[in-house]
Parts: sequence; structure tokens; C-alpha cells
Amino acid sequence: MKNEVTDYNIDDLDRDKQTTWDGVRNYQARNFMRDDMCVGDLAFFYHSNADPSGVAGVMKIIKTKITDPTQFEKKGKYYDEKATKAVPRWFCVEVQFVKNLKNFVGLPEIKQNKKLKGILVAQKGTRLSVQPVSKEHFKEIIRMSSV
DNA sequence: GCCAACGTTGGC
DNA sequence: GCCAACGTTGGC
Repeated sequence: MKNEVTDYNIDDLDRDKQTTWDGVRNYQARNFMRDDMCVGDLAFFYHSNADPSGVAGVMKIIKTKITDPTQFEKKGKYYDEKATKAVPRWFCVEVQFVKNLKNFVGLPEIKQNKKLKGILVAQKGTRLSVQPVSKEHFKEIIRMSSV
């Protein structure tokens, strides 16, 4: 799960302990949160627009299928006039801080690692802010962060 | 700040 | 339903 590092990063989550991952306005990203995430799942916190960008920490999904409250906030950045309380359009999840990676795993290292071949985040044109990571890739990134 | 890639919008 | 125009993402 990506977020711009200057906007909200792993240290903010460490301080807050948990947060609602709202404001996602892409259908594919929404579908991953709505349909594929389960309570107890682990997720990476990825810093985008960082120097370098990459995986900073681990979080746990503690609540799923939350109706994104920001779609109803008229003056907010994420307001969606087509969403109604009866038929909401955007859903999100609640995440809990698990840990900072001992060592940050940058996108260049991810791209160089042959064991991470096919990982979505390293593919050209993949801009999704929420995307799946296979168990093997997840373990490999954890391994990279602890050496 | 540039730009490639891709999503969304709206005219027809 | 096509597709051009426009907007956004995000690495570099």
C-alpha cells in the first residue's frame, strides 16, 4: 500500500498506531481492498515520491469493508458527488502499525533482485496505490530488510 | 519539472 | 461504443 512520503509515512503510522486507509479513488485499488483483504493480513507500507521510493514498514489489516467516509465530505478533497450513503462507491480498510523495517528496501533493490521477478510495484506503468504481493515476494523483501 | 503510462470524461 | 482530450500517478 503506497502513500506519498511527505503526506503520511510509516513514522506517522507508528505514532498513530492505526489509521483508516481512505481517499483511494481508483477502482482496481478499491477492489483489492474490498474483495481481497482479510482481517489479520499483513501489508507493506510503501513510500512513494521518496528518495528513493520503497518499502518502509509492515502493517496489519484490522478491519475491512469500511465505507470510506471521505466520499461524503463535501468540502474535502475526496468528495464524490455520485456516492450516496445507501450506495457508497468507495471502501477502505483500517491498518495497524506492526513495525518499521530494520533496513528500508528501495525500489532499485527490488528491481535488481531476481527473486522478485514479476512483482507489480517494479513493473512499468503500474501505478496502483494498492496492489497484491505474493507470499514469496513478501518473505524476500522481509529478508532483504533484515540483512 | 519532465514525461510515460494509464484512467476518466464527454462529444459524437 | 469509439476515441480524443485531459488529468493523475509516480519514477527519474
